[in-house]
Amino acid sequence: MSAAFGSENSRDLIILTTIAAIPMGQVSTYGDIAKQAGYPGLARHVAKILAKLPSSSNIPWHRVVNSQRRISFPKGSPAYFQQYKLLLKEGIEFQQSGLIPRTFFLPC
DNA sequence: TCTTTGACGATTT
DNA sequence: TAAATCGCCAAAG
Repeated sequence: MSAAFGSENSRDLIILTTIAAIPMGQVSTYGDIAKQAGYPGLARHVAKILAKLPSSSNIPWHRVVNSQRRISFPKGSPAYFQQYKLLLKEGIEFQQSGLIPRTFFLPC
């Protein structure tokens, strides 16, 4: 069951649930997800969970960017473009340097 | 135990 | 604004 999400412990599942709650067309950050899930300071762990996330999951991983409002993959990499396209498809715009406008953030 | 590793974050230059 | 630096913390070997 939980294996379908690539995680086993409850903490990871809570974090994944938090990510799943990000509304369509909006984005959040690794740090905010960790904080909202009840694990402040574990931004890097959020990244690790997403890294081992199987493609079969329906977790909106692409709605998670870094605190600088940028996609956390090297610009030009396949992964970068994949996330870029998914976000564009949801109506999210990018500025020239790959920056995402504050309009699309849901932090408190 | 110690060291390395990350789809990170905040601060400083 | 961009790049370098340091801090952070759990997982894996």
